[in-house]
Amino acid sequence: MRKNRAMHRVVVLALNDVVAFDLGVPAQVFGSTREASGARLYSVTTCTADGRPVRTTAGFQAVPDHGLDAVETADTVIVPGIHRRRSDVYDDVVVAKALCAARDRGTRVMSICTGAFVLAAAGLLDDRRATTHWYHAEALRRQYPRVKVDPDVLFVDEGDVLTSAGVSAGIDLCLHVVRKDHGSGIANRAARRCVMPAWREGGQAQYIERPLPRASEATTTLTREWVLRRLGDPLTLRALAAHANMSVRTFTRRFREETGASPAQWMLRQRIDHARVLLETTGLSVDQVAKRAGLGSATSLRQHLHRMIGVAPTTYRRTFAR
DNA sequence: ATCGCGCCCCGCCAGG
DNA sequence: GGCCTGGCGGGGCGCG
Repeated sequence: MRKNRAMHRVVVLALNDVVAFDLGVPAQVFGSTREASGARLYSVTTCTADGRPVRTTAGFQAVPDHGLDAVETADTVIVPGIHRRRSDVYDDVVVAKALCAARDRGTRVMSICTGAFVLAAAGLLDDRRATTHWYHAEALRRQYPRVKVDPDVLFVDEGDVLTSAGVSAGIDLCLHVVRKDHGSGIANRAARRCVMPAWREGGQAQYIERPLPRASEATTTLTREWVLRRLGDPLTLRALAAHANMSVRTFTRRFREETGASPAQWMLRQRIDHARVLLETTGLSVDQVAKRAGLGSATSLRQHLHRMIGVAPTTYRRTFAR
């Protein structure tokens, strides 16, 4: 993977009428990503197509340090969202060429929100799965029929090309990338610095998981916190419902409404993440890790890890151990 | 590798 | 009549 080479160079390509929020996201997330020693793992540079300032959707202008030449030396290029009606350059040929050349060099190409239109215009999404802001999903499908648009997820990882849904889903995608590059421990710490939940699952429906909990009591939040403190214990759905003072049926329903996942799915996900951190940061045997994470046996851990990230526990440990 | 068992998920519906 | 609840049951999945 991308570990232990020179600092990974992230370049944000801001086109005219860039979404101001998206523009700041990569710098915030990748800039918050540190090694245990405190050393930065990514550098983040912002550039524009011609090196000159661009308008943002917030009304102010963004003054870049570079032009398209910055893309040539990038390890990762990120295209933030643009205001589709106003922006005149989202299908600019020069930009498209630069992005394609980058991809062909092995540079990771990502988009946030309507930045997907820029990638699509460059042909980078042809015959690939991709997502964008739910409001623009239909337009993307219509305008670029070869793109397999999935409007119901927070982000799509196609390996060298990654797209994310609207605005805040860009944070989820950036964290996902950090997790892939450096493991869960570092990604979780970066999330914490950003005061973000460590993850919302990429496959999660865009309209679910509102950041604001509803009328404080009738919620599953407290139970989720309770579960996180005892992941190593065997926990049944019945027990969770009891803790929340709800019937199993109502609890299941609420849980899905509030998290987008079923209780067991969510808990499995938490357990895998805990196991990943244990693999990264301790010398515990695979079986001990499985036990502590509540996954039962090494076999079970092996299976899940393989299904979710495609590697065996010891391989994972070798990749990320510090 | 297969199978059986138990737990889970969720549509359905009756009842409040 | 709309809304929420919670029990039921079939189909599904993970685990041993």
